[in-house]
Amino acid sequence: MQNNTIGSLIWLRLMRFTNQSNQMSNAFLKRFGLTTAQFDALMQIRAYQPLTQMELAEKVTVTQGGISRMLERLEKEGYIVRKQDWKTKTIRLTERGEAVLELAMPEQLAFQTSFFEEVLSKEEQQTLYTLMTRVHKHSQKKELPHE
Amino acid sequence: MQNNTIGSLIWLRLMRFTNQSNQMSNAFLKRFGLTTAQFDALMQIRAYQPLTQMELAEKVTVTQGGISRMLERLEKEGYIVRKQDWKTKTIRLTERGEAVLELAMPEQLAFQTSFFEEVLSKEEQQTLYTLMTRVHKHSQKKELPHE
DNA sequence: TTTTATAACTTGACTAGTCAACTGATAGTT
DNA sequence: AACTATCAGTTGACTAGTCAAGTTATAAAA
Repeated sequence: MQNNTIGSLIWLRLMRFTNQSNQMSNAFLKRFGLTTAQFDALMQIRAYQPLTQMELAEKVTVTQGGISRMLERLEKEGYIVRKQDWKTKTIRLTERGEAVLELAMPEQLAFQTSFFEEVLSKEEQQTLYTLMTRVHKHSQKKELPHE
Repeated sequence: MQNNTIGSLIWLRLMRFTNQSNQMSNAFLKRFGLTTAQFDALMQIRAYQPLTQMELAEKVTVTQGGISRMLERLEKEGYIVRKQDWKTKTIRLTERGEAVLELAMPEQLAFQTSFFEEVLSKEEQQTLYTLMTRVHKHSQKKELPHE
């Protein structure tokens, strides 16, 4: 019984790294009163607003129930508003949401970036990005075709 | 306010990919009655047994409290035993734990491997592994020196 | 040999998510 | 108009983790 194909080694590294850096990022964002997941969601909203809950759920890979709860919290904090609009609810950042991003974004991006910049050359980062993009895109195709 | 350094793009890909493939893996492992985290823990125990809870917690990147709860579940399922041994508890797989791994391991490893093997050449996988290893090792150094 | 310290583990209170059943809004049919 | 279908979102019950205060086992000092 052998336990280390190259693929499984990559898998482990990825899981360990994301798990750990996610925790570090949560600690880092604490001073803005945000979690990594919330920061991520706010960024997506900023980029794609107005959008529906379904669309956001898809982008940040959580379930419909999960996004409902997450947005409830963000709304309570005053970072976003949801408004019933035809059959769906459309989500937008509030002033307050934009303000917190304005503050947190440069710092958080620098933080994220530092994980890679400090050890990889520009070309290596590009390579890593390309490889991961292929892997990620492929994994999405693996999902049971959802109809 | 720009939002896409190469580092932050890599970060996003990693988060999305691990999040999604983790969920797929949970679905995959369901027929063995295991979660991805449990499989991971059992593999580490298999490789390093006997070991203490502290050591295992470190390996699978969860807190001490988390490992305590996790092992409680695994023990209840009969996959492991903990026995007070001097000041620490040492963990070992039971027959049943070995049996479930014997069954799940080849399948799960093949599953993990498939994410990479199906889109990357051997050399590309090697490159990805090398880059991620450097990134991961670096991130561990970033942690506040824990004393 | 009681007291004090400390390392390893547990536990109560909490958080953020999952799943699947349910509710509300709109549209199409009779 | 009333009935049915369907899609978007919510919610109850649950899970797996976090954090920090509390236990327990051993060692060291008084």
